[in-house]
This record gives sequence, structure tokens and C-alpha cells, in this order.
Amino acid sequence: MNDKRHIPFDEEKAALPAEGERPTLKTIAFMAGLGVTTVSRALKDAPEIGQATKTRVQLIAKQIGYRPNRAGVRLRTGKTNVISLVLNAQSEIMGLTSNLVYGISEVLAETPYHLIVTPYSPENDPMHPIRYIIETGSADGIIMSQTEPSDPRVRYLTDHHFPFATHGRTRMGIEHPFHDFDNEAYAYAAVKSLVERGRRRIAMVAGPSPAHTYYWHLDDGFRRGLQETGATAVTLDHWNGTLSLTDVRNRTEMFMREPNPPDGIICCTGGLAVAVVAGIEATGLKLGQDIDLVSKQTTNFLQWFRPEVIVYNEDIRHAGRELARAVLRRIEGVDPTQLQSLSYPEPDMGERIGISSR
Amino acid sequence: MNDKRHIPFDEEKAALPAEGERPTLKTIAFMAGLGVTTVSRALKDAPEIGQATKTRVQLIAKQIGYRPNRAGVRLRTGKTNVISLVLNAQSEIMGLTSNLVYGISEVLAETPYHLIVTPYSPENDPMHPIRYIIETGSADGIIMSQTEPSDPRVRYLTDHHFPFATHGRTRMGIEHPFHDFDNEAYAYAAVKSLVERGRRRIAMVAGPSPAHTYYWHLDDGFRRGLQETGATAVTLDHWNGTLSLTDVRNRTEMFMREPNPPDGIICCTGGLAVAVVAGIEATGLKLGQDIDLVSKQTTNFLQWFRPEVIVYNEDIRHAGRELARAVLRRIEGVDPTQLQSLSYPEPDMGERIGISSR
DNA sequence: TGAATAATCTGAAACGATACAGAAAATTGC
DNA sequence: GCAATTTTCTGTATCGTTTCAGATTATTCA
Repeated sequence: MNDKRHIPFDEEKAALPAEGERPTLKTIAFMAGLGVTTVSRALKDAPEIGQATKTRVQLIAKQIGYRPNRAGVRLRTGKTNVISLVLNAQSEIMGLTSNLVYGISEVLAETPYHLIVTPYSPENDPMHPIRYIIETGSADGIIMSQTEPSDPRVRYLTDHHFPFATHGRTRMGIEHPFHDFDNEAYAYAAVKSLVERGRRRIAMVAGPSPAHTYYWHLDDGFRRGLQETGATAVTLDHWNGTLSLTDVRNRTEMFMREPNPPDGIICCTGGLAVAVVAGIEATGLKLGQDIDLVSKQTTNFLQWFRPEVIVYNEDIRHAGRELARAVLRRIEGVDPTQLQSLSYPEPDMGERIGISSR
Repeated sequence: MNDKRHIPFDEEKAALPAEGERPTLKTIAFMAGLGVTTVSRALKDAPEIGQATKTRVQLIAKQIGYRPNRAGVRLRTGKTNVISLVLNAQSEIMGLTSNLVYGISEVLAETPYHLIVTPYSPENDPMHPIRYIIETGSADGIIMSQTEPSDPRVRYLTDHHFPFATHGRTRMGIEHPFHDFDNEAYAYAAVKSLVERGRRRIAMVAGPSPAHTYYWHLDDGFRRGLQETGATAVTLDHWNGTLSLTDVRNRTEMFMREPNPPDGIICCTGGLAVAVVAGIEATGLKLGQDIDLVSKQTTNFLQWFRPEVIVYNEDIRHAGRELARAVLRRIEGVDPTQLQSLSYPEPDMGERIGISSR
């Protein structure tokens, strides 16, 4: 090392590191006897900085616990280091929000990104939070759920070249990052499970409405299952979107009392299954005996509710991780078609584990 | 209005509003023919700005949809407009995280604040996220749950004069904002409910361990109830913190097979209740007949699980709202003692509503 | 009327980071 | 040995906002 190193010593700089304040580039610059620019470049491994300098600067930075000021970076570069999770505050499938949040956070924890959660009330326009984020530039990427077959948010974000990933697929001819549970495979497997148990008249309670894409996938799988097994579809009419669980229970009861009721039912959420079971039992029918029920669940409680229910698990935390990875890579410029993934129904082994006791 | 208004017209400023960029103070300043400073002051109703100017500036701002640049504000003032929700990623009581998030968001939606969620894995130091936030100045306030009787986070934040609110109380002689469910009242009411039904030998499954403050409140209420009613406490030994639901089930079963089992049990979460019921039923005992069970729940599913369970509701979304209001007011400088609230057990009316069908 | 006061308004500096264009030092080539 | 490169480093401007210390204009009062 050269002894004649030039150390600029003017009062202003000298006064700096004295304070017990948060270190900035200036602090490091002073300590290293370098310019602020050099330090900035050195910390991000720029090629025009000498190797010795780089390691020296990086060492100092680590020693004094330097962390870049987010506001400074954001103001200068426009990069927010924020991922926004946009979701409908009302439609909470058990444990969906929390597991999504935890899954996403797991991935973001190893990055400089923070997670901002932006719920919107269903009476408001779902586009509103999206527009807000784009217009105010308050995030670098968006993760959203409740995807619709033709989703205006997907169109808007694509048009604005804004990175995002959806939980669920669309059917609008736009390639975009997504993660989805393979509901087609689930419905198909569900039909097979029922037929294996000798059930022939099968109904499906697919949830809200054809508004969401997964409704159609369920339908596809259901039909494929029926076709392959020769079982009969029993249709449930007028089960539109916004039924309360009590409504579902009551309708199930009425339905099961009509002539030729189903002997197998497929539910697409644990919540629905609970209500359907209540409806079934209200008629005196015995689950697993007179009728079988298959349900998907995102949190394992159906085994506790009625062990007879045939259960497939959907791992939402995994979905969160996948979605987070997808947006991050999209931000890096990876092609959307590379960022589409599915997860598959996991037949439940019937073990009563997984819910923490607290 | 004076016609001879001075409009500074130099090329630099003139070029500004032409671009389709986000409006800034400069944009407004140019449009209004004012200085940037004046606009800034006018927008925040400063006294030294003329009323006419204020209304004019505010009108323009609204018209062009001006929104202050968060990075600019943050860099200059240090104000982040962020509230951080810090929680343990593992200990998810059903619907706790989501309802907390939704409740907080409801309140923040009407403010300039954003909500950042910061989960930490239980193997890490709970202090870590707290220190990170303080050291990097990444939020203006913190909301945290899993409060312990003597909580180092509370001490640290208090010492650093950093605004926060806890879900749950401490017992360390520090006055700080909190919201808590009145577990004392719950346990007391639970005992009374059981005694009313003729139960005399009562056990309480209070959850994890004495680590959390609510354990002691439950204990207080439990004892008060026993004392007042003359019922007997049946103690459950070795039910330490981290039991899985399966463990709880098995222990309950063993326990109920011992001589002199309880005829009334109090649970402090819905999850526990499910496992305890399973354990009880494994011994052939009938709920509501041989034994009664009281449980608190944060999401109404116990009625669906076993209608015989006596249920009290804890409204977590309300807790979220209260906590959000508390931190915000604390940030405004309101005294901590003014920001402490309790919510009380709501006896469940047995209606099967509330879980959305999706 | 003129000075003192009050009412409005203003430019420059600063927060911390990065981009740009250029300067200084080290290395190379002949 | 010296110019031509290459390597390494640096100062200045900038992002959008607020604060500070004035400056300008209008109003009041004697």
C-alpha cells in the first residue's frame, strides 16, 4: 500500500463521522479517504473500481453497518424496493391471506424488498389500488389474487409494462407471470376418488361464480373425470356467488331431499365443505356411508371436522413463495412465459398435524 | 385579482408541465406562477400564505391529481408514512394475521400511511426486526403481537422513543399503547357458563405457556370464577408451549381417562378446542352431555365443528383497527395512557354466519 | 406622507443516493 | 523516455420535498 495516499481533509467532511447518526456514503467516503462516487460504485462491484479499493470499502461498510438509505435510492433511481400484495379484504379463504403473506415474506426476506399489503374493500373498484400504485410509483412489482378470466388489471399492468404476478390464471391471450393450483387436476382426481368408492352421481360445489378463472378449470377437470369414469353429473342450480355458509347449508339440505340426490360431492374450499356437510347431516345421511365428500383445503382442519371427508391440500405458502420469485424475476426482466407455474393437489395422508396448537 | 401578477418565465420552468410525467410541486408552481416553496406551504395550510393563494394552489393540485412524492418527503423529513406490522410467522391462530392486517388497513386507508408486514421466523431473535426498523428508520410506527409479560421489544422501543402499539399487555411497569382482549373477563365468564350448566370440576387449556401475558390474565379470571362459584380447578400438568394439535388430542384423551376427570374445560383458542374435543370424544364421552367445553374463537367455525361448544368471540379485525388508531395517535404525540384499550368477550349467539362461502 | 409593521412570497441549501462527464494516476508500447 | 492508453477515481448535478433566512409587497399608524 502506498503511504502517500491523498486524504482530502476539509472541516466539513471531518465533522461527519463524529455524530452518532446513521452512516451514509459520505461517512464511508471519509473513513476510506475516497470520494462518495467511488464508494457508491465500489459497493455495487462496478468494474471501473480497483479490486483493493472495493474490498476495503466493502469491509468498512460492513464494519460500520452501512445500509443504503431507501429514500435516497428511491428518489434518485425511482426504485422503491417494494412489492405490493393487492387483495380483496372480504374474500378470505381460511388462511389464504396469512399464508400468502408468509410465503412471500420468506422469499423477500433475503432481498432488499419490503412487502406492502394493500387490501381493497369489495365495494370499491379492484382497479383502484392498481392504478394508485402505478400512478404514484409506490412499488416495483405487484402480486394479486382473485384473478378473473378476463382481468382488466392484467391488461392495465401489461400495457404499462409493470411487473406483476397473479395468483390464478387468466384466459385473455396475454402471457404473464402466474402461479396457480391445478384445479383441473384436482376436480379430476376428486371425481376419481369418488368413483373408486363406488359413487356414481356426482355434484360439484365450485364456489362463487364463473367470475374467477378457477371455476372453469374445475369444470374442465370435473367433466374429464366424468367422461373417463362414466359417472353422472348432478347439477346444482342457482348456487351463485355470494351465498353465506348458512345458505349453502340450507340449500344442500333441500337439495339432498329432492329425488335422485348425488352420492358424491366435490367442494372447492374447506369452508364450503363444512356447510355442505352440515346440510347433508341435517337430512340424516351419513358421511362416508350414504355419501362421500371430497374437498380441497388450504389449512388442515377438515380432518378434525369430519375425518370421513376426502381431502386434497393446496399449499398457499408455497404459492406465496412462487409468486414472490416470479415478480422478482419479472422485475429482472425474465420473460413472462418463464414465470408461470402450477402446483398440484396433494392427497392428504390423514395425519392430524400442521395446525399449531396456539 | 391583480392583472400585473409577476410570472417568472424562464425556459427551464416552461418546459416542465409539457411532459406526461407525474406532477410535482414544480409543476404546480409553474401553473400557479408561484415559487415552489409557496406551493409547498400552501398545500399544508401554512398561516403565512394568503387565503386566495392557498385555495388556488389546492385547486390546481386537485385538478392535476398531485400526490407528494414519498421518497422526497421521506428523504427530507425522515417521515416514512409507513406502519410496520411485526409478527411471528409460525404462531398463526386461525385468521389472526389476516384480520389484523385487514383491520389495520381499514384505518390506514384513510391516511397517507402504508402497511408493511414484517414476519420473522420463530428461530430468529424477535428483537431483530425491531432493531432493523429503528436502525434503518424504515417506519414511523410499529404494531406487534405475541406480547410477553416482560417484553424486551417494549423496553427497547420505549427507550428509543419510538411509537408502537402492542396486541396484548405487558407487566413491566412501562405505560405504552396497547389493545388487548380481556382474557380475565373471558376466563371468568367461561367458568360461570360451565357452572351454570352444573359443571364443578373445571380445567383450563390456556395455550402455549406463561411466556405470553394473556396466560396470566386467563389464570386470574379462572381463579376469580372458581372462587366465586366454589367450583374445583383440575390442573393439567406438562402442557407446555409447543404441542401440536395431535399431541393435545392425545393428552386430552389420556387425561380424561384418569380418575376424576374434569366435567368442564376452557380453551383459549379454537384450534385447541378442536383437538380437545377430538380427545374427549375418543374416550366415548359426549360433549354437552358428559362434559362441556367453552372456547374463544377468532373466526366462527366452532359452531360448525360442534354446535355444543360454548363459544365466545374475539374480534381481531376490531383489534387491528384499535391498534392502528393507537400507533397513529401515538405518532401524533398523544400520551400512551390514553391509548390503551380492551375488548370484551362476545358470547356467541350461535348463528352460523360470518365465514364467507368462498 | 413616510416610516414602521404585517402579510406574503421567494431562492438557496439540504436530505442520501446515483449518473455523467471528466481528471488523475498507472500502465503500456515503441 | 515520452506519448498514448488504460485504469481508477472524482466533482457536480439531480431526484422532490421542506427548512431557513430573507425579500417583496401591502397595510397601518402617526
